[in-house]
Amino acid sequence: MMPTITAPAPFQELLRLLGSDAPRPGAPESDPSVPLWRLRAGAPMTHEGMPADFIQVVRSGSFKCQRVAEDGYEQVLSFAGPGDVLGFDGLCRGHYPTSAVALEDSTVFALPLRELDRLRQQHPALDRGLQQALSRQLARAGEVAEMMAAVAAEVRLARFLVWLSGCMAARGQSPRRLHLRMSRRDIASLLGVAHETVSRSFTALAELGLLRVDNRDVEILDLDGLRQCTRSTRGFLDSAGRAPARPERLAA
Amino acid sequence: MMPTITAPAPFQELLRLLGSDAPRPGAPESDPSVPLWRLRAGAPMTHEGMPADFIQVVRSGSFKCQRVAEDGYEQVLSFAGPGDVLGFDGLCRGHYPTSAVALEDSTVFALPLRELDRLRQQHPALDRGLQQALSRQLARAGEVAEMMAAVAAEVRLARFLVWLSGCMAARGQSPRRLHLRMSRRDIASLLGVAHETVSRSFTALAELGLLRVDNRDVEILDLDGLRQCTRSTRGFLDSAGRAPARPERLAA
DNA sequence: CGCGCGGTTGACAATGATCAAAAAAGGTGG
DNA sequence: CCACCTTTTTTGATCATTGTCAACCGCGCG
Repeated sequence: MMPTITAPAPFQELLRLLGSDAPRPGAPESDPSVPLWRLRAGAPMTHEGMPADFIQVVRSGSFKCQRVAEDGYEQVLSFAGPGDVLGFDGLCRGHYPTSAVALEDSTVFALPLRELDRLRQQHPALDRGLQQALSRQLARAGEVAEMMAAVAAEVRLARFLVWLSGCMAARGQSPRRLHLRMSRRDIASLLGVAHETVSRSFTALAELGLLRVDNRDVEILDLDGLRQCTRSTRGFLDSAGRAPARPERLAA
Repeated sequence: MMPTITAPAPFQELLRLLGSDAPRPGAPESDPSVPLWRLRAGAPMTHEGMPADFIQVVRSGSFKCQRVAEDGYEQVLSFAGPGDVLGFDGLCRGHYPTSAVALEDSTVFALPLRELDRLRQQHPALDRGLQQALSRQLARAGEVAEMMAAVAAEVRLARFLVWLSGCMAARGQSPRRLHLRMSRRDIASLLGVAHETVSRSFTALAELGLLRVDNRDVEILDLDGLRQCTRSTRGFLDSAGRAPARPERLAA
């Protein structure tokens, strides 16, 4: 593979990343050596259609997973951050169905598929952690579907931002200050709208006083209000909760 | 849980369902007993928010997975058939994030989460099969995203039908004769469009000579043509392949 | 310095959501 | 078996959200 291989990294850290909080009693001496890959921003980690030899666990940085159509259109399927498992979808067919591209300088633990079964058998904590992580991935897939399913573009973007905010919170960081690692085009692709529409939706949410947007820096001013937007399944008006009030486009 | 519990079913069948084709040498005497659930059409198997005690492997029939918004809107996230694993997304948080509803009379193998780790350790074939199935589920999530991402409604429906056709083929059944177990509304929800639009898209594809539609019976007349539609990421016109020609709406 | 890329904004056409209504299918009870 | 109801599906008409084309700006990089 392309990525630079560096010295093995602490097995403990891998377990912690996977959420297998249980501090195992086992001897740390028996920890296996897991290759650590370092990727530069923009570098492809896995390539669609290539034989799947590894699964990767993101240690730092972030990735976008995508499939590119024959006409060159890049369909972004998900974004991944620390603790997320990548490449597992390649296990069933033997080759990766999606590409993963680093959005910033990143590091991943690379688990060779050949040794995966053995590793899991010998290290139950790793096995449990992996199952947990896979469960999370599956649950996330549903969340992605929910983002894309919303009718109004502003709602899709709001759901995306709330989701990102949740990721930040889960990682112990501020859920209000978001630093987007991906382009508008990538967001647009994930949400299934034109990139111009994403841009417009950002300004729309900002004009509602929910956000402050400075290029890829987004500050969430009203997280609850944003969650309100999130809820509207049909139009923008919310039948259930209090109406967040139509944007009143162009209202000064 | 609600479902009727019947006598345990052959462990072998479960393994075969999961695609663990490898005929294991082990003694069939040691096969564990796995509960088999029987569900009537329309019966909910798992309910959103309920504690996750089991994962289920569909043996026969089909299901829809959905989340219902507080305003009552049902967002369908995926459809599942024989060999698919349900409920695994509940493992990470301890409760099901989605509901699964039987679309017809169905049966599932129910694996208690409490015993899952032990079962997997004692039966490597089961473990491998489960990982395979989970990998498939993950890959499928990407496919669902691709369906929803298409701009034109006809393209979304075409992708859905091609996907269904693939499911049929993978099961050794005719890839041309589809018997839809789900309502137009369910399809619409999955694809992220209004159910009226699904109806219109069906007639549009039929008028293109690609389908023959009789209520929930769909016959694919031109699978290659349908795949052509599938490819168009932007509008309907295909830049790459030969243009499938705009529907020429209303052209007699 | 010029170029390309990412982002924003405007204008316009159109796809599809919504409202409305009717036809068709399925289920229930007499 | 039929009447009656509900649900599902289809079709029509209207309007607006959004895709598309286009221009512009700011920034980083060669």
